[in-house]
Amino acid sequence: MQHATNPRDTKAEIHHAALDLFSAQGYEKTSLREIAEQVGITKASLYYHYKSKQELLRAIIGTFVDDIREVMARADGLDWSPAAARELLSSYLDVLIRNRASGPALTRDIGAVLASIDEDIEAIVTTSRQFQVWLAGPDPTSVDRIRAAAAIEALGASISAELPIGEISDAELHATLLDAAITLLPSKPD
Amino acid sequence: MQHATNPRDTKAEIHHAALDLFSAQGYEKTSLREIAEQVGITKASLYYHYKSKQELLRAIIGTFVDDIREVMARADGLDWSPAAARELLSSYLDVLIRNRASGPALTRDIGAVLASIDEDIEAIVTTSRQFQVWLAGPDPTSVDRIRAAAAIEALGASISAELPIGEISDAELHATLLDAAITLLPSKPD
DNA sequence: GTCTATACCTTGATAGAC
DNA sequence: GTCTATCAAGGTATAGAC
Repeated sequence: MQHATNPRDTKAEIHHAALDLFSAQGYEKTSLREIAEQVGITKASLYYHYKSKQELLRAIIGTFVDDIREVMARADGLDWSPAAARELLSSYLDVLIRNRASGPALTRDIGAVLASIDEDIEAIVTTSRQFQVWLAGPDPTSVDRIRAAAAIEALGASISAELPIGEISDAELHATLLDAAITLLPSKPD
Repeated sequence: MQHATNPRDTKAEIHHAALDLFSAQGYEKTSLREIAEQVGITKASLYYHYKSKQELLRAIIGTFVDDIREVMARADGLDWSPAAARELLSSYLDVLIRNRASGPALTRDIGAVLASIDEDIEAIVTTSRQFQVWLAGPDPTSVDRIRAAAAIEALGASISAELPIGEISDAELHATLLDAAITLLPSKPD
């Protein structure tokens, strides 16, 4: 926290303006000129603070992606059990709901988001696939795999634009979706 | 239908080249110059056949969007029943699976896809929301709404890039996901 | 009716002056 | 840290050749 009459934190202002505009119009449709205008500087000045438009996007969605990765990575080396599966799905859902507001913007711009990840993308896809296989339980059949994929996908309803965001509390959303996902998971004999 | 040794159906060739390139590299990353080059004409010629890059995309994904809309619209005025819900979910899933191969490309470029729909988008969102409400059954609680949203989302696993496309047959995918979605639907007294 | 040449404007990005 | 100037590439528009 800094005092109000500051030398003016331009980098933060850029971040803020970009978040606003990306959310409102999407990544591709927002030009650096617009962002610069809103901050009250010139386009070129942006480049002093961020190396590229993608890096700007990365800064905005960075923690989201990292948080999801962290949760999925926890499956690595962990023994499967119904309780463990529930625990990981719950954490996964936590991250989604925490970012519920910016969800629609995120999904709309997956392309750009993926591009901004770029070097990590192969690792992420691998992690995500392993997470899905882990979820399916030991020695999964292809039906098990599909059900696990469906369970993860169901959690994604939390950031669906079709759900009235005002009328539904985070807690209710969490409880209902976690329950739904668990139902989908292949049932294994203990 | 025209005979094979044709004056060369440029429009179709453009469509074909665009489909190839969009699928391989995505919409934004494919330039009109690339497409023109592959067809063997100049950029400007594209504009004789398609008014804009977006119209080109629209031509490619057109039937997919229309098919989904048509299924969702069927819910309008239809009385809810478990059988009717199953029927609509099944049709919805049919469309997804039919486009399974291009699914990853589609999701990656949602932004562009949405933009290409543009004028219709408000109507589509409305239709989609009504479909979701209908699915939730008569007098739905918010939990019912969430479960319906999760059911639709679960069907989306059919176009997930994380599922090994070779090892799983369309039929198996259909049966498993339809079953999963139905499980998620709120259970209503008959 | 089909295509090309050419030019226009916006965008993301860089270099260098202050 | 910020600006001006400039760039290449992209989507778009049109005038005109055949």
